[in-house]
Amino acid sequence: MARTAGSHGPRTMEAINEAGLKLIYDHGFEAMSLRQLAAEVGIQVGSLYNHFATKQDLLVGLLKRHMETLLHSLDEALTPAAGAEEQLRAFVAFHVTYHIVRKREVFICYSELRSLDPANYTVIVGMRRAYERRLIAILERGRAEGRFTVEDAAVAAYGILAMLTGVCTWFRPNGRLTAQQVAAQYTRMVFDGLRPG
Amino acid sequence: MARTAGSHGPRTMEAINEAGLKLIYDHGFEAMSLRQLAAEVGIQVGSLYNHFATKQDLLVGLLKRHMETLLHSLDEALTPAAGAEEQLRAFVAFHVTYHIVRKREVFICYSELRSLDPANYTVIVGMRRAYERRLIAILERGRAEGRFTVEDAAVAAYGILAMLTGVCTWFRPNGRLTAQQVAAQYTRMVFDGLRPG
Amino acid sequence: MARTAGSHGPRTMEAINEAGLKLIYDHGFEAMSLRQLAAEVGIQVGSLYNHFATKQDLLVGLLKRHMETLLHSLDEALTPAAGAEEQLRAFVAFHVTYHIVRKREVFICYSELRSLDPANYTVIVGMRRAYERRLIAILERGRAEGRFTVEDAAVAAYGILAMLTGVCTWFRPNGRLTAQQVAAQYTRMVFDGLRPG
Amino acid sequence: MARTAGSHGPRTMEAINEAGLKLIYDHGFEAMSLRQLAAEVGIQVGSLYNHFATKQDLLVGLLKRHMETLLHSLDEALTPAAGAEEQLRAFVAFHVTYHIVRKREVFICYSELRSLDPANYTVIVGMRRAYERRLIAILERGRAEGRFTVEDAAVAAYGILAMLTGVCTWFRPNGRLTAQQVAAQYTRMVFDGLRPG
DNA sequence: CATGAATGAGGCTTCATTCAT
DNA sequence: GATGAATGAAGCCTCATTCAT
Repeated sequence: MARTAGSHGPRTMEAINEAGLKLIYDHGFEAMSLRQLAAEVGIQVGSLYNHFATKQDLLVGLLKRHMETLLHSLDEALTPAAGAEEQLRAFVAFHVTYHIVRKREVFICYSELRSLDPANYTVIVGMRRAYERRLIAILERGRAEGRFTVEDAAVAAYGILAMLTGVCTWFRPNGRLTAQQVAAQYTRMVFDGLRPG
Repeated sequence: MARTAGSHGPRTMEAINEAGLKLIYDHGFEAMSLRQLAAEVGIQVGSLYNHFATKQDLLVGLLKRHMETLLHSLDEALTPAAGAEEQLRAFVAFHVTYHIVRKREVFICYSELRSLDPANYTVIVGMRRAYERRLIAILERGRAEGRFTVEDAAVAAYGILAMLTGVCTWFRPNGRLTAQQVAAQYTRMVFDGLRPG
Repeated sequence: MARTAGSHGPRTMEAINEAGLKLIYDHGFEAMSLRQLAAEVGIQVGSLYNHFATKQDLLVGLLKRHMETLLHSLDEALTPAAGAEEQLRAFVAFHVTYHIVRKREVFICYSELRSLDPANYTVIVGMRRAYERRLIAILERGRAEGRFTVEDAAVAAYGILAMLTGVCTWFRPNGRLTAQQVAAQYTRMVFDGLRPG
Repeated sequence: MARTAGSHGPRTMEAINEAGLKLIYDHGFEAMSLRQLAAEVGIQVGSLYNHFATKQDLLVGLLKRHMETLLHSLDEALTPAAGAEEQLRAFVAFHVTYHIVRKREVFICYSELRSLDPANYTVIVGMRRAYERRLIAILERGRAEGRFTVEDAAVAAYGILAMLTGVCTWFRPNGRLTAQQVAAQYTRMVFDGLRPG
């Protein structure tokens, strides 16, 4: 994994981000050290500070980049869909596949919120709320249209999100099921629960 | 020179467990220090070692105790139930309320698995699997009895568990809904999804 | 090695001395801990303080007891000898065999002098000097009688003592040579060096 | 915040080695602390770790360096000598003077063997054996040439080495005798013992 | 006389960060 | 932009010792 010594410029920053993602995912932000990061990248510890100001900034950078991509990709996935039901279907498919592909970003974005200092916490949690609100809005629209039965839209949304997000905990790329199959099964569960068709 | 009047033997151990639970929940196991723990308990750092051998043992002790109680309580909650449907209903109600009440134990039992060294990891994950298998068995029985439609019982179980467990992330005791209301809504969602009744 | 728990009285002190000797010999006084000692004896750390006042006292006790026995035994061994040559022969034999049998006491009495606090250091070194003076006196008498050629009696004594004491570093009870054979060879070397007979 | 003007790179390492040698000699390896070492060198404790990886490595480094120099110097001292007798004379002179000059290195190389972990122990003891074998070889050659009377060459070598090495225990540079005088007296004792000429 | 829990100091080591070169 | 050596704080853990029970 270690890059060749003497690598320069933006490629170093990329390597730092990739190695940082891996290390934070594997050990947790607090438990991972800049020594490990430097070793993985193939530079000395001190050199890292040419690329970020502080360990906290490394984390925030990763999380912010992730959330921006996530929100942007969701908008792209939802745009073509018209009705609430169709939108929900699109949402589930998008969320499952995205969370399978960006497993590590997603995980640290949940687990390392508590490592953020207050100002950064506010920013990232705000972005996450924006994402949740997309789903809540869909549910509320579906209820208004008489298509969904939802007692509390937020609670339902949290439940659905938790279920879908859980995927990145246990899904294995070469396991029994494909991402599509998982998405399909969860779509059915979201719409119909366990009730026999 | 000697210890302060109060806090003898087992009472100290209890205080350590309670404070440890709180600190691990709040900051994460790696980020929490024995200095903090000792301060919270009101003893010197070194004195902690009269009650556990290593920081790792503190964590394992908490997790093991939690998992034992969880498994035992589940068995008690399921015993009276007969059919698969009834059992599932009991499972959901039990899981939601238990996870609301023991919010912190549950959370660290998910989030700190990676802080366990290999031997301890095996033990705790084994106990967690036993818990999951209870639900999988219920789903399979319900499918066999023609009461549930389930493509993959394990995937369904993981989805349900994730949804229900998510509760301990956002639930606030004095919030909009009571634990019973949440349990009721999630029971409906598990059985019927969003499909209008 | 651990004694049965609950042992009482002077037998405990004996066990402490024996275990202490072993541990100090194996690890050094600073490196050995009272926890190890207590474990070896089969009691709790705190209980040790019913038998000595301080770790330092344990060491001093061992060294003092050793030096007293050594001096007393030497006197017994030398008494019957008359002439300087005969006395030297007796000294060498005594020193070699004693140092082979009490290997550990002898070793720590050399190596742990620096662990003694000033007052105790003075006492123990004084006793050691007394032992050395016995040999110096023999050498001086032998020179006066014209039987030994010695430039500086103290330097010669130190050399002889070092040579003989070295035995406890490499001698193995079941090795190539018996203690008697070693004593014989060293006696010859002391008297004649390497000069062919 | 940054370091004080002086003391760069290799100069710091030299200072650490010198101070380490002194402290280990004075207090023993286990009893000496890195706090003391850092204070002696004039840097922070943590900074020591820019120069060695563990306390153990500091010790091994010192001992290895010493043994290499010792072996190399011995070879230089012996080279010009031809016969066994002449070689033995050179050996004694070399050993006594070297051990007087490098008193501290020699001492810790004997006394701290037990502080080495198994791998390092093997290495250092191996080097010491090589040194001893030089003397054993000389004795055996002398015996073969009919010039020395030696019952067991190894035992004789250990005795001679112990006698000569003892010098670094009691020799004082400004004492009664010069290093040359000591070497001369010991040479005579090795060859002729106490037998009057 | 033994126990177990406490103290407070100190052990080695790692950390994020700084900065002259 | 990279290096290597520095800082100072903090990490976990062990120590000898004390003392109520």
